[in-house]
Amino acid sequence: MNEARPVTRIQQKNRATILDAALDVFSQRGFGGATVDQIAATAGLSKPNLLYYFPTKEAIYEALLGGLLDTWLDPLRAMKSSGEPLPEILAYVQRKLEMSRDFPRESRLFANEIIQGAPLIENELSGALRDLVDEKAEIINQWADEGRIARVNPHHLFFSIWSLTQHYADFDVQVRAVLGEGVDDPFPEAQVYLTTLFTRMLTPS
Amino acid sequence: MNEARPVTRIQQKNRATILDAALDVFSQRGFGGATVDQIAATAGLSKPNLLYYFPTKEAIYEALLGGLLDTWLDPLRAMKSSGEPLPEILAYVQRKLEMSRDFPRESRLFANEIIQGAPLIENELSGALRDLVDEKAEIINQWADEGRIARVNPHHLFFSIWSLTQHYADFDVQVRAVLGEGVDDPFPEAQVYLTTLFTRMLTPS
DNA sequence: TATCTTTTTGACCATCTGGTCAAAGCGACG
DNA sequence: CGTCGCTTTGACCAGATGGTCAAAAAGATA
Repeated sequence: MNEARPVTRIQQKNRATILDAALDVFSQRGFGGATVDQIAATAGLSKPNLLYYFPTKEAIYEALLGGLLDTWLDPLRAMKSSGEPLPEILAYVQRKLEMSRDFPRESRLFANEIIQGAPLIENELSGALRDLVDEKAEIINQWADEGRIARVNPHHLFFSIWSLTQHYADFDVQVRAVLGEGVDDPFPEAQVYLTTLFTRMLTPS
Repeated sequence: MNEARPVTRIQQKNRATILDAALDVFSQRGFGGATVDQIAATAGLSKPNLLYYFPTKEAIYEALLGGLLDTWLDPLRAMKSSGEPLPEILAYVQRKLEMSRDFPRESRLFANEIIQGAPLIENELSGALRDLVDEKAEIINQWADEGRIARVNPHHLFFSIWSLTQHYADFDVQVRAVLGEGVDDPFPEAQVYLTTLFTRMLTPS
């Protein structure tokens, strides 16, 4: 049964090249707006050659999306109830902001998928994601119970962290347009602002 | 020159129907992923009939997007330096949140356009939008000068208002998945949370 | 070098897509 | 009723799109 099909070096390289090119195209045009030809051209391969590695356009998209949610949630998993509340949360914010800075294409792909109704990952959203968030929301509530942070709605706290950090990747064009030519990197200021915001929001009165 | 072409009632009705259908389709699939046939079917018209009212797919999209940014900025225009700082800002937040609740399709259309690089409205972003934001940022700074609100980076303040409010429209699927079946309307809690957040952020220490 | 497997490609195909056009249908108005 | 302009449509088209296939090219292995 277990056909040990050895993965050649060429396969590894080409699959990676294709996924990278597909990330470029899908994150910029969405699934429906992207064409296999565009992906193939970006990857520097012919279309039949690309389709030798991935059977369909959907397969490429699914390969990209699969695991993306997991990667996206790793920083949240790292938030431990054993740590100091405010630093733990601020560290989560910072990690998320760094992901927006370092992986904006992934963020946009994810945003595109969710805006369009998340047809492919809806199950994961109300499954793994929801479970993890509920678990971490408990921790937030405990910290509030102990008076170590101000009491806030934990779910909306997470929503605010996601939206504020991902905004700098997803709406990059708008951010840069508003800030003008003088600012070539919005992230340092964003980090200061978000640290201030969550510190004020969560410091017990 | 000024050809006084009278607009019939049928024209008015059909144009409105088409734009509404197009908003449905474009906001869910993005420009590239939408087809004229889908829009026509949603509008209950034949494709040639639809193309009798709008010459091209682009024309429909542009008609939708044109003025959308303006509508989007109206609440910000309403923020007056003559009012009380915190209530003015909180009113802006609330108006934006209401727009996310009442016009989620428009929000998603806008988000789609910006994520994909804003090819159609880039000029407006670095023109009208930027000018208005700069003007209102001045007001925020003045209020901070006068000690009536805490000092914050005004541009990032606006970014945070936009991202936090629009999140509830654009990421609606995710919000509902995380909150689960028990919550059928996230907006009341969102309003409480955001009011708290900006109050704590902006109240002078 | 000969053989076998993996990789690449040009030619091709069915379907979809945006868009056109001439003709038919329809409503308002004299 | 008849006419005229607005509205609607079926048939059609050229190009794009996702995908196939047989055969050639290029490695790997012995």
